Amino acid sequence: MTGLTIGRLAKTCGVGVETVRFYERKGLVKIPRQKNGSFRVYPDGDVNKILFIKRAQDLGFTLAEIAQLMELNYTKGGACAELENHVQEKLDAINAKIKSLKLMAKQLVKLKDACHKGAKEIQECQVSDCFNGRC
Amino acid sequence: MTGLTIGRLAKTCGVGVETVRFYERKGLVKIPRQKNGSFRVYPDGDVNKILFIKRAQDLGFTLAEIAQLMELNYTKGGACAELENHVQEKLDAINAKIKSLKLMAKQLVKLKDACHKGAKEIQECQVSDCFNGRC
DNA sequence: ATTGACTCCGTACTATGGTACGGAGTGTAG
DNA sequence: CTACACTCCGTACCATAGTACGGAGTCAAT
Repeated sequence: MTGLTIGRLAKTCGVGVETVRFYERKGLVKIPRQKNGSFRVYPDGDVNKILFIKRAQDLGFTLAEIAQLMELNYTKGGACAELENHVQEKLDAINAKIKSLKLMAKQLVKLKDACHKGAKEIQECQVSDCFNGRC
Repeated sequence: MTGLTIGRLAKTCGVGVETVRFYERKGLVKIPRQKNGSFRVYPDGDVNKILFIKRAQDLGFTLAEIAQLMELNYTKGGACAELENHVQEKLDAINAKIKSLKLMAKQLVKLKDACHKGAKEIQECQVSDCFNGRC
């Protein structure tokens, strides 16, 4: 038994059936319509695709960006430079996110530490000042 | 002249006037209504608050979460443990994101490198397999 | 062969995070 | 003192990312 119905796929991935259909409409997943088949039958690998979408969303990518990321798969052969550009673009975005998150983490640690030194310091170090070097 | 009109505040922060009003409705910024004043007059510090909101959004926090983060400011004294819990929660979330992003970056670098070694390897390393160890 | 679960599709509705509109009031520079 | 920019407020609209609905068709087991 190779292949999944939309219900099984959705359940396996912890999303709703409607969500899968929504991703199809957005071009993130291809509709796996078989000749003469009236129901969708998904290859098992589509589980990974859906899970990837969910993870990438958690990381702050929009569905449009995720679609771009997933298209990097299909650039086999030939357009190597183009692929490299796209990948580098995504890498830059990812690294910028990492940098910002690290800064924020650092500042939150400072806020936490300040707590042990008394309320006064906390007032002098508000979370919203985290990015202004005042902390 | 201490204080900013809504227009000046918005312009300084690179957002729209309507956005500031929207944040007010969501409780992220307090309406600075002076007695007898018909216009809002914002303290200069609100610039930092708006900028903080924007940055935190970039990092994937929702406005509701940002409101929570900003309330950590007002937990001065006493509720030290509570503040620490909230902060630690955010730190855990941030660190998990950093980890995921690093993994993703690593896999994208592999994809880029694979390009130089021929199309066949690229097909064996799809971006959506990044989190399944197949890459 | 019929029941019941699943699927089909289009359409409508929701929440979030804004953006735009429009008529009225305000504030200030010339 | 008038013109013009800015502000007020409510309301409506937009995109994104789903979620829900409902009538019809399908599949699989009893």
